[in-house]
Amino acid sequence: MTKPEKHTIRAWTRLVRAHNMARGAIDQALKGAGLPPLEWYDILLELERAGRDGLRPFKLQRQLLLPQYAISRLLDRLADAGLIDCRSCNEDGRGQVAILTDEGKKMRARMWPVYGDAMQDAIGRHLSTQEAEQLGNLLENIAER
Amino acid sequence: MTKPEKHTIRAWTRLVRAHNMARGAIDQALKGAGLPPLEWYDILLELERAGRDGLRPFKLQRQLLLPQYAISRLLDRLADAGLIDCRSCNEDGRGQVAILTDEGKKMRARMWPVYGDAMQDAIGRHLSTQEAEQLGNLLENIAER
DNA sequence: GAAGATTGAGCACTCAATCTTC
DNA sequence: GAAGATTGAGTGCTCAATCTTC
Repeated sequence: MTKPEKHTIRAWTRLVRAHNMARGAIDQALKGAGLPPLEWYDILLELERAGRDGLRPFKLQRQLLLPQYAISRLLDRLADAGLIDCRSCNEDGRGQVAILTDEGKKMRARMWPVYGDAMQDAIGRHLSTQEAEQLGNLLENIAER
Repeated sequence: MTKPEKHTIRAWTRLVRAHNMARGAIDQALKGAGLPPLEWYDILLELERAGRDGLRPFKLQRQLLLPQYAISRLLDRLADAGLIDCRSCNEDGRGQVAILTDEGKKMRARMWPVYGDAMQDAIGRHLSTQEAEQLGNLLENIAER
């Protein structure tokens, strides 16, 4: 075993705790405002970026680091809520395409102020601009590919 | 709304991604070795630190940032697996006390090499000692109380 | 009434199996 | 056979209601 050194353990422990606290605060803010959970936001954002052509589920899967079945069930609920449109793909008979509806666009727009507020309160408030930049850089080493 | 600035958004996005990737790798390593999930490790560790006196569930709740019912259900499963002993508390008739069994101690000892290995691979490998220390310090600003 | 803890019911997650198309 | 996607069944999470003791 390659034993992790003290500072690695401390960094990981703090990482978990910081993530839990921020995520918990954001979840609570969204729920308190009667809005959908954060996972929905991520998908809505990706689909908005993709524009009118939409996105294939397996692209979302890679972007969001979720297993295939999770995407499948999430898209189901989003379609039930009328936030996306699911069509079968022309170029590949196996595939689907998810496209954001107008309602989906509106929902993402309604979520952002609440999400952003909570993010600022949980993260931004505690860091200077320089520290936030440093943190982003350090985490990128871990999160890249 | 207090809009979060660019660097805050980037830091939070990377934080989520880094956490997901590391957590996923650790989960997979434990499962691959036929061991219990990471939540169990955290509880076993707290109970080992607490020693022969054990810990009250509501203490665990605050330490691990989990809701009460989650602790209740987790302790149920740990007791079923024979890793902890649940007794009713002498000083407070409402309360319980959870105490680590010898099997629980052994299980934690078996989990650590796998956990530590995966942690080193997911986190430590990507950071110098100094960077890990820096990361821990930055995250502490977010995670403190 | 508040604090510690549990529980039934509903919902979401997870795995493995499956289906269709490539 | 591999890739994209779905689904049934089992398990765990979550909420609100509940119970007991303080």
